[in-house]
Amino acid sequence: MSTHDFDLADYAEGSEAESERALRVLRAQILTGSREPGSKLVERETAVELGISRIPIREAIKQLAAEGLVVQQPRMPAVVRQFTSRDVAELNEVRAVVERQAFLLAARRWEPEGLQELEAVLNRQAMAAEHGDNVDAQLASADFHEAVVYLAGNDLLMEMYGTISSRLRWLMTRRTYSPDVTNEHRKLFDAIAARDLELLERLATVHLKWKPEVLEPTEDF
Amino acid sequence: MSTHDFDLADYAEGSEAESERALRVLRAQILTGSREPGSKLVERETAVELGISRIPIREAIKQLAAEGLVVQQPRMPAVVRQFTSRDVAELNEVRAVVERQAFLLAARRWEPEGLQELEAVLNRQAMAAEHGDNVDAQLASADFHEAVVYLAGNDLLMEMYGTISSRLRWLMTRRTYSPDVTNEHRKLFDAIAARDLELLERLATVHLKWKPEVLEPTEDF
DNA sequence: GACATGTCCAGAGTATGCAGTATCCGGGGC
DNA sequence: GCCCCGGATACTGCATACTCTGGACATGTC
Repeated sequence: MSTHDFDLADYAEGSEAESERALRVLRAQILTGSREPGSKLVERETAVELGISRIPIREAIKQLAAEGLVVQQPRMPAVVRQFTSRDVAELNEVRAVVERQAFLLAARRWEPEGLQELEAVLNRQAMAAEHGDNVDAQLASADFHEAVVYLAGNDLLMEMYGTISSRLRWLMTRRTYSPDVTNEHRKLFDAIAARDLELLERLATVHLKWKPEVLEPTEDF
Repeated sequence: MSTHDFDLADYAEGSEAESERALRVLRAQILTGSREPGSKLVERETAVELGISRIPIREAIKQLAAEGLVVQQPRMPAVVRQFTSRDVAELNEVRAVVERQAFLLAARRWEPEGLQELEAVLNRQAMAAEHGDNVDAQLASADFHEAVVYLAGNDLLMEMYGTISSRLRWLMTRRTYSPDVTNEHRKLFDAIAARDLELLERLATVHLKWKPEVLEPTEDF
């Protein structure tokens, strides 16, 4: 498995189903912002745009809703999601819980090949950061976290991470890349490789910046 | 919101869409075991059974797949999932991580009405246990855990819990109810009510029986 | 001018038909 | 007797046509 591939749920690599293609296209459009938050996603229109029928579009939209990228109401067109500050806070909280555990499990369970993959991702991130390539660095950074979850060796945990992964990437691509991240990832990697759980716990807590804060309601983000 | 209702994703209570009904029926059949693990779920047949067309059935099956109750392969009929011992181990691990955090957050954030709801669920569980009603006790026990997650006040956490909730219930209904559970839940409730985080942490660790164990591969469960 | 009611329309929900693909089974060659 | 291959079968994936609902707008009424 290639952990650095974003598409978590691709089974067939050769011939791609129409619904899969629709999903990829729409997700990319939302993540890059070419479909703006709040804009409607009308089945018929989208079907015409992509040159296929409504059924695959329906499936894709359903999946996007599951990923939290669009919101669906009965008998109404799906709407590209507006994230509120509360949404972001909730996302960070959940993310911290899942990833923190992933770090610890990864340190216990890693096997050589997986660790190598992780290191490769880390190097890719470092390279991108050196070249000042904000977008690629952010992508590689997200890949790093995803690779850690993969390394934790729990498929269900990975599956759950997949459901928030899109949202995390949506957030990340809207932030500037901080060079500190590279260093922190390097330290985290070393701690995982050394299976040093105490150190890792401290590092992870800092890196995930987690504290149980008050969740304020709903400003638009 | 009624946290003790199983159906996490019901928006319309009055008129129910066909796909919703199909989902409810099929899920119930799987959870009760009247559809056996390994048995096929053929779109056409199921459509005839429920007296509707294939499209709503498709949607329902997709949702069941998302809940982990059936497995889908492209161009093949969906199959009611066989859980392996590894699946169960993974489920317990993830569940422990999520719920542990939920307990702590619930203790920090509960508000009177939510706490009352939780107590009501607890009482319902105690009643069922006293009457020796295994099934109802298990249901109420699952409701208790779900109510705690709800009390944690993080919608995203609740959403993620929802994705494993069906699987947990599948497991629970296949176990005999241990009377200890009632007592442990009572203690957990008291600790939440008292916002005693240290005590709660100890209790939760015991109750969720979590230790990072080796995940062995794949025996049928 | 505010509110009720009727009409129209946009768009999701559903039904059905068709095409393509994976599996199964039987026959022929080795 | 075993393996390979081809056809039949079973089923999903996709397309198209139809139905139903909720909302907007206009018209009428108080």
